[in-house]
Amino acid sequence: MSKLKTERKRLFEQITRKAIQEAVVNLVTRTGTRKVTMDQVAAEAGLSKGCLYIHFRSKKELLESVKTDRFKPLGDQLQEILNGSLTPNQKIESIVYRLFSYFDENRGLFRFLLEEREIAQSQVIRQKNSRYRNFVERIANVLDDGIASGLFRHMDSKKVASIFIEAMIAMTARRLLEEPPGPLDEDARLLIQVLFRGIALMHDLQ
Amino acid sequence: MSKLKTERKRLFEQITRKAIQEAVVNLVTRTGTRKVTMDQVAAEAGLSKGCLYIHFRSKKELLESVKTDRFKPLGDQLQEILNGSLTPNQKIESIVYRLFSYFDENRGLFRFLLEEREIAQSQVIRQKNSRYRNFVERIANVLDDGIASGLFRHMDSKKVASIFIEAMIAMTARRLLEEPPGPLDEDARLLIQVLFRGIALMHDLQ
Amino acid sequence: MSKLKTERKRLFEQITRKAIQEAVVNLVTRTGTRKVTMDQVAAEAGLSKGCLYIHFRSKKELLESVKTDRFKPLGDQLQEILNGSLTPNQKIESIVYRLFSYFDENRGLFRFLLEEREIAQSQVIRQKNSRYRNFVERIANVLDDGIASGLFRHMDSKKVASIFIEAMIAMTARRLLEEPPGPLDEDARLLIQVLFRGIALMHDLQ
Amino acid sequence: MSKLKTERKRLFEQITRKAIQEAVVNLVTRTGTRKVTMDQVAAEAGLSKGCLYIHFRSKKELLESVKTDRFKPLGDQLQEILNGSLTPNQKIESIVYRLFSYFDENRGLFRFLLEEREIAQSQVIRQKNSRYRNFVERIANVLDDGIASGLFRHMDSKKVASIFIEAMIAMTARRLLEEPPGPLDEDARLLIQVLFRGIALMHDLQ
DNA sequence: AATGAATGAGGTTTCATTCAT
DNA sequence: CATGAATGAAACCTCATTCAT
Repeated sequence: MSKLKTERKRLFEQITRKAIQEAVVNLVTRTGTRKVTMDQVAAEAGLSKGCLYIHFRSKKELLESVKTDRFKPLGDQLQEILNGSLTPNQKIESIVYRLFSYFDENRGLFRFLLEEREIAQSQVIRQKNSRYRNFVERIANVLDDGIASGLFRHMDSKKVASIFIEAMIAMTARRLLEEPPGPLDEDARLLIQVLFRGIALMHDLQ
Repeated sequence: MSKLKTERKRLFEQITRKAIQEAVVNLVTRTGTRKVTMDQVAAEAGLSKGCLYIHFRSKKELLESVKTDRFKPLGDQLQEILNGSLTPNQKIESIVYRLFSYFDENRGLFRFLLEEREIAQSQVIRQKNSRYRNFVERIANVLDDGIASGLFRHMDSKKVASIFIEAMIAMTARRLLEEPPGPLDEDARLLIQVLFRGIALMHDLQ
Repeated sequence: MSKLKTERKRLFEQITRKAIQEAVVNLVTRTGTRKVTMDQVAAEAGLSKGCLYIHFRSKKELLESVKTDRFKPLGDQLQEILNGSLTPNQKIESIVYRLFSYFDENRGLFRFLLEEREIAQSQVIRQKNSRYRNFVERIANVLDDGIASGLFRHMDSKKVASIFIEAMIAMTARRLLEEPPGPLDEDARLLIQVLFRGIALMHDLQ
Repeated sequence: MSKLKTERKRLFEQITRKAIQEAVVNLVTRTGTRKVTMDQVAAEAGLSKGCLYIHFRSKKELLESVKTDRFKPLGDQLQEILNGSLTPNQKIESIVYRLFSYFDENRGLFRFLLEEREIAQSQVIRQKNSRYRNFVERIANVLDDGIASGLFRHMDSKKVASIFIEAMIAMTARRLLEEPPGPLDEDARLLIQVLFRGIALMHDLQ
């Protein structure tokens, strides 16, 4: 009995949390990260300002929670791919498809990704920004595997990982400017081709 | 006489403007675009707050002017390359070298580049952000030239231009995390290789 | 039957009230009157916030009730002394002992006493603060008795009553800074000596 | 020239600071420490809220500055007495006179004194409250001198110092309840008599 | 042209109190 | 009777901008 009640309450709590996070995502989608104020979040969520502070200790924590919670599914999916038994180039391919389709379905989250990335550059808070750095690291590992197994050329894997990730983001950004986004398949294939084979027709360039 | 006086005044004006812009760049370098206040700019420039508003109509205009003025040299250099008579792949190469060396010498400006880029994504202000879009356009033209002359494969040139630009930025970001930045030559060559030839060793992948 | 039920209910009510008041006292002891919030009271009492408002109309009423209820035993004891048949100086002595030992056993309440006293000074709420004023009045009466019976010198009894009371409080404050408080006897005797005989050795001072 | 200008500016600064502090004192006098909000201070001072923060970093600093600045004259005068060449009992007497006349002229500050005192009791912030503790210490020294020179009885000088100080405050509080305060001379003499000779007529009490 | 105190709108956060369950 | 999420008034503080000197 008591357990049931507690369970229901927890559910309610989760619903409101989600609603608030949803409001944040909507606002960011419409107006960018910069202009998100607690007033606006409250209005968007149809709640009072004070209520936000019941569910989140501060604005910072709220924004952080949005990123953490909303990127988790994507993170998990990518992790699954990375942990899987595909070949390195299959892994790279899968990641591109996965990422594109995720942001097709979660357009609002893309802004946060850019945010993440910018902060990633800061000398000071570099430490904390583990999500982005972590991802770079993991991609680099895949590249290293590929190099070891003779699939990829020798190269500084971390730098190429960065290139790869930013290339994906660039493509996603372009996709989201189109309404609706163009065929996922085409864009994914384009990116993969460029990444694996480059843009040059003849390969005696250098 | 009067002309001379006017001339001198204009010179003074220019000096103060530069000093203020310099202050902004220093601050952004240290703390990021987000946290720059007019108070801080005034303090950094050794001027009063009111004085800033004599030389710039608003904070927004000031920041805009910093971007416009400080990126102009780079823009001009890139333009020169683009207008020149090099082959498309030589142009791409030159641009990479030029960009890397520019930010090696103007570290503080990199933050602004990231800023630019983020705004670029915004649906609302897309119109105004001509600088970034313009650059994409011009790179796309080069790629089209390359495709026409049989150097590059057929592809959506705008999308690849985006990929290229973001790849450069990614590399620059990594370079600036190192202190001092690694050898320019090496990084440039890496990026160019990846761009032109891809990362795969065997090209029968797809 | 119905009576019994009502009786039991009243008992429950009393228990909860006490628990809430207890929580307030604990909090005030730890952090001072200023920072007590209804949230904290609820948490400390192991109850919900809403529940507090079933038992007390408002925060103000709650705090007031704590003072009223918790100081009542002391008030009664002092009253008993005052109404008793001791000589005026014995009464004064007894009061000192009583007060010291009360706060030794109820350290948490001392903060409230200070609170009371401060409010006592306020021109606006002077009316309401009958507890403190009442006490001054009663002590003054004892002094007047002492004067009438030739035990004490002629003096403005109300002013001296104030002096006496504040001197007791000062001593209590000092006692509570020590952990554990020094010997009650010693401190009480010191205060009484100063009060009755003054600090001077020779009495031809003035 | 420039010096003159700077001088004038500093003067202006001082005037505004004083005005703000004055506003605080007025508010505290009228409504107590509790209800002082920055809004009210601004209104009372006839300034905007933002302006307060030009002159004081925070509310806490403002209140602290009021205490520090406004009690300094009194502190200096008492210090002068304490450092002087009077006998211990003359020092005690002078202090009483000085304190009474100070608060007769600065009624508004008395509330702050009570504030100080309350905080003084807190176990946690005891360290910081140097003003009150310091005063106790200095009075204790005078008492020790008096004991050494055979003027005063042997006693715990710190405890008696506390008693003495609180007795003075009690008397001041009573004085300020009267409008206008009764004759200073009379009250001072009363306190001194009680302190030096006690209230008892016959001294064979204990 | 330069100053910097002053402004005021707007931001984040707190907390006593209410009310549907 | 008990709960605790929700409310909303108000508190503290920031900062782009103005203006008298």
